[in-house]
Amino acid sequence: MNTRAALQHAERLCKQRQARLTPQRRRVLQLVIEADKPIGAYELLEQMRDGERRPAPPTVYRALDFLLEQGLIHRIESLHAFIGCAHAGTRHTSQFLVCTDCGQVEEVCTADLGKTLQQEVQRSGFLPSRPVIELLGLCQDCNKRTY
Amino acid sequence: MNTRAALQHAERLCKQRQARLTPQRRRVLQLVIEADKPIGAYELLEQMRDGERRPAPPTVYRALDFLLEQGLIHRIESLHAFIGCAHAGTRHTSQFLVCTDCGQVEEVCTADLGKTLQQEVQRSGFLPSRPVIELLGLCQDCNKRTY
DNA sequence: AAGGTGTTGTTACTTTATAACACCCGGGTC
DNA sequence: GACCCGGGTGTTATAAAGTAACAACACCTT
Ligand SMILES: [Zn+2]
Ligand SMILES: [Zn+2]
Ligand SMILES: [Zn+2]
Ligand SMILES: [Zn+2]
Repeated sequence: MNTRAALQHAERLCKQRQARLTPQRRRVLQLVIEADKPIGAYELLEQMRDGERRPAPPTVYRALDFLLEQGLIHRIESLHAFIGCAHAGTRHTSQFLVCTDCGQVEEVCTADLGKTLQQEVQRSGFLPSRPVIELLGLCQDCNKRTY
Repeated sequence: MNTRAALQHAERLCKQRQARLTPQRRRVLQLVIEADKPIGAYELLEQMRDGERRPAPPTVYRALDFLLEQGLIHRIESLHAFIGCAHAGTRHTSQFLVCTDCGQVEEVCTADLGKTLQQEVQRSGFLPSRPVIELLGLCQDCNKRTY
């Protein structure tokens, strides 16, 4: 999905939910999507720089909080960075394949994995709310390049 | 496993591997184990305080790096904290059930989950090195208490 | 107009983590 | 012993990531 389509999709979703995708929030979303890989909050701030002036951290963190709540982006815990959601608007539990070499991250949804987790969780009485599943390693390209 | 046994186990392992579990590293390991829940680097530093003097951050981070390398502790990414490994010395891929209410964390090893991940990974050509699997939610006790 | 709610701007600060350099100690080598 | 070398430690300073608190504003409702 290209940037334009993703943004339009986001706008539709927010309209449906009566959530306000303000210009500022939209801009942050656009930057995250265009980065096409995990991008940190301070990197976003740099890209939002206007001449001498750079917005203060809360500006971007508030936008990111909104986008996270709306499920338009994900946070990659092991990288302290954010990435556009590949399935915005759908209920999904995703896993992230994080390449430690090139930095690329792929969002995958393995149904079986969700089921297995549910089973484990039911057995132990744990009630999950937010799963964090990240696999650090080498993507196919970087793996090939190693030979 | 109690603290004393865990420390003895750690010493045996390091001896086998010719890794140096120095007094300082041992002390940090002891503090992590005794905490019995995730503990942050700066919290450890406070506990290492000797009168007025508190060690500088690199002191504890270096010890933590060693303990991580030796597989004696785990890092909980979503908490920026560290916890003793419940299966030190064994090859294992573990998942962490993180209670967002009481802060307790349980380390579980679900074999099926490891298999499912391997399958997914093989399909996509991704070569995993470090899995980060954390389930945030409510532990059994806190869940019951909610009613 | 008055009040309420939500968004933004701004300052200051906290928490988490690392770079860089000096020092020391132990083991081998000459 | 003198020398070197490597790993571990102490120390200072700094980077990177995230938040509290308050003021200003915009928009909507009454
Ligand atoms: Zn997603
Ligand atoms: Zn790669
Ligand atoms: Zn473990
Ligand atoms: Zn709990």
